[in-house]
Parts: sequence; structure tokens; C-alpha cells
Amino acid sequence: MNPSGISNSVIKRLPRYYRFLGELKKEGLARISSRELSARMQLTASQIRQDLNCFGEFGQQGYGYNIELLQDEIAKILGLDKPQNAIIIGVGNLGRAIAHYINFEAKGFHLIGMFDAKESLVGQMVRNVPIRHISTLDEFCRENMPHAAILCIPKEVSKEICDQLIKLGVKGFLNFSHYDIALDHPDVEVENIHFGDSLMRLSYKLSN
Amino acid sequence: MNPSGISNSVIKRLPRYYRFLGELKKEGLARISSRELSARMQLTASQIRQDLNCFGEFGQQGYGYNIELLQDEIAKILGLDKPQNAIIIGVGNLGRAIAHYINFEAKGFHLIGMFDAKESLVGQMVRNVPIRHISTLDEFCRENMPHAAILCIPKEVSKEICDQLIKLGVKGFLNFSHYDIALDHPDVEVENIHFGDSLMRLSYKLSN
DNA sequence: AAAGATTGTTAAAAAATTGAACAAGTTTAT
DNA sequence: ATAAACTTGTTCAATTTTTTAACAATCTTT
Repeated sequence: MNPSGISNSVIKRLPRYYRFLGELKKEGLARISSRELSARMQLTASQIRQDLNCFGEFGQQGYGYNIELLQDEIAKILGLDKPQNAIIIGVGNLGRAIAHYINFEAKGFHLIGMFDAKESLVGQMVRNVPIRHISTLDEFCRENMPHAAILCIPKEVSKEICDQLIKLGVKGFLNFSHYDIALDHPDVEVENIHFGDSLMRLSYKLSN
Repeated sequence: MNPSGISNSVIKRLPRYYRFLGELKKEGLARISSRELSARMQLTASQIRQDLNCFGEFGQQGYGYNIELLQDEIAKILGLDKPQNAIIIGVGNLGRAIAHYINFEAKGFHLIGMFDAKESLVGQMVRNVPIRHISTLDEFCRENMPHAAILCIPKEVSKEICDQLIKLGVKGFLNFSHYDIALDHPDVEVENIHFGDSLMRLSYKLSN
């Protein structure tokens, strides 16, 4: 069990609930029962009720759940209603794609800066956010206090930047590098996305 | 337990073992014991021995593991020694970044094609692979038999393309879209990467 | 006011994961 | 050559996690 008292598998499922509820809303539906939702999501109704019950009582007997209301509640649970400032470190192909591709506001974050070591990139705007030189990171963080950093840099430079960011008060990382942040900094929240690992697992599954 | 008889958590750890062994090799080391490796990876020695024992006996009493040999064995387990043909569907910011950023050959795949619906992209080369028009997908697949597809397209078009690809014999997906492939096609191998979900989980962790 | 539906909650069952222990076999040092 | 020090593969038990089933309480609908 987590420090929070909520198991990891529940937390992992939350964004999916959020997404499905968004779709139901789009379909114009107003209410849904755990049984209907379970059929759609390929879960058991029991599991859905239990998952939600970790955080409160959002349904009504005989009625089910109000879709919009439940989605809002899950948004609150996920903290989406209080966006946190985030910066992107590394604006190569990946960093740039992330900046373009992701709707940060809808995922609980507000992108306030991008940093790279390449002088030629400095000053460029991506989605109204300017690329700054990595040497200005300290100053920027002291002034703007980002909560989270998205690491789109190679493993080799990750440790140094991480140390720096953590000293500056950054508490969370979306980590695309293969540097093991959590191992060196157990006090910090990390979400890892490792394309390579995912591909290797796919390779495994296809080979066996 | 999996069809294969190997638990998911073991499979999830395999790429990390592979990476760590690669680093040890780079450091010029030739052998390592489960205890040393466990200290580096923040696991128990027992777990490492048990994980490896799922696939065979790769160590020697009193000696430990030969690093290069063990890495090779894990490569074989992951199927990295027999690269599978892969295609990228959707060459927007994300697809392009993936194509540039990932060393497919090192992860068990061989990138043989990229597809997009935008005429203006057709003919462009990315890493020596040409972008083709999505209308030529059928023909291409029948001739080249890709095993895996990397979906860098929006949810709305994913279902249709998936159906098409599966009919054409594609067995594995690296899925960046929010379409639930596994739900409609339980017979197919899928690795999901959902940036949005990861960000929301990070938001949750930072808010609680 | 009765019938039907569905939640929140509890408790049990099942499954997965972890950790400790040790015989058997290797290596290293003397 | 021998003994001491290591380290694996493997087993077993313990723990934890996850899932499922069940039902009283309560709401909705007719």
C-alpha cells in the first residue's frame, strides 16, 4: 500500500476512468451504473465501486453515477483542477513533440518554460512558450517555482540536471531519460516513460 | 500468471536488467553477483536470482554472472536477436520524434515504413525510411508483412486503422493513441504509452 | 406504496509478490 | 591439496495485493 493509503493499481486506473467518463459525456449521456461502465471498460462492477469508494461516495443507490459530476470529482482527485507549473528540459525532437502534442492544461499542468543547451534554439517559441538557455535555469526556477519537470534529455546529463532541479524545489518528474531518478532521490515523485523498454516488452510478447 | 507462465512483473523488469547490464559492460566489468547487482538496482538479490531462474541457469556458484553472457541471454529472451519489421502510422510531431529518437534495431525491431494521410509528407525520408501515403498501406503490408505497428495517430482514426492492420497480419502494437486496442482485439499484443495518463498520475502524486 | 435497481461496504477467496534459508557447487587463498 | 569464503538455483513460507462475491440500505420509478 502507498503512503497515501491508496493502492497503485487504483491510481493507475484513475486516468482511464476519467477518459471514459469524458467520452460518455460527449455521447450526451447523463448517468451510468457501475455495471454499464464495467461492461464498457472491461472491468467488474465491483472493482469500479471499490475503486471509487477509496475517495468518497459519488453515486446514488437506484440511480448510479452522474457522469459529469463523477468526472469532476475524479479531476479533483487527480488534482487537475489546480494546475501545477511545469517546464520541459531538452527541446530536441522529443521535447518539441511533447510540447506540441500534449494538452498540458487538461492534464493538470501549465507549461511555463522550455530549456535547451543549444544556443540556436534559444528564443524560438513553441506554443507561446519561449525556449531558454539551460544556463538560465537557476534564475528562472527561483523566480517561477516550477513544480514539475519533463526530462527529454539523454541519460548522461540527467543526473546533474535532476540534482539541480531538486535543489531548486522541483518535486515531480516526467522522465523520458533512462536515468533512475527515484533511485537517487526517493523523496521525489517520478513517472517514467521509457520507449525502449516498451518496445522490448512488445518484442518479448511477439517472440513468445 | 501469463499464458507464458512468466508473471508480468518479471517481464516488466527484464528491460531494466538489460539496461543495467549494458552499463556494467560499459564500465569494463566482466562479472557480477546477484548481491552486487541488487544493490545497484535497488532490488533484493533473491528476486534477481528468482527472476532469472524463470528462463534458465545463467550463473555459477561462487562466481556470479558473466555480464556479457547474461546480457546476451536476456537479449535472446526479449527477442532482440531476431528483429521484427515495424511500421509507424502517423508522422506528425510525435511519429517523427519517435522515428528520429528511437534506436529500433537495439530494441528488437526494424523500421521499414512510415505512413501518413497528408499528401505533402509523402516522399520525405526520415532516417532513410520514406513516408508513404496511408492509402498504400494495404499493398505495402501484403508485400512486406510488418509484425508490429506504432500508432501515432488520434483516437478517432485508430479503430479503423487497427482493424485494417490486424486483418493484414500485424500482431503487435505500440499504441500512443487513447484507443483501447486490447479491448476490441484480445488476440493481439499491445504496449500502451499514454502521456496524458502519466501526467495525470504525476499530478495526483504531487497533489496528495 | 410496491417493485426494481444500484450503491457502499464487508468479508472471503484467489493470486501475485516477496523474502529467508540452505544444499550444492565454485573460486580463491594458503 | 585443503580449507575457507562465496554465490547460485531452488524451495518454502509469509506477506501483500488484488479480485470477486454478497447484501443491507437506500434511491428511483411506476
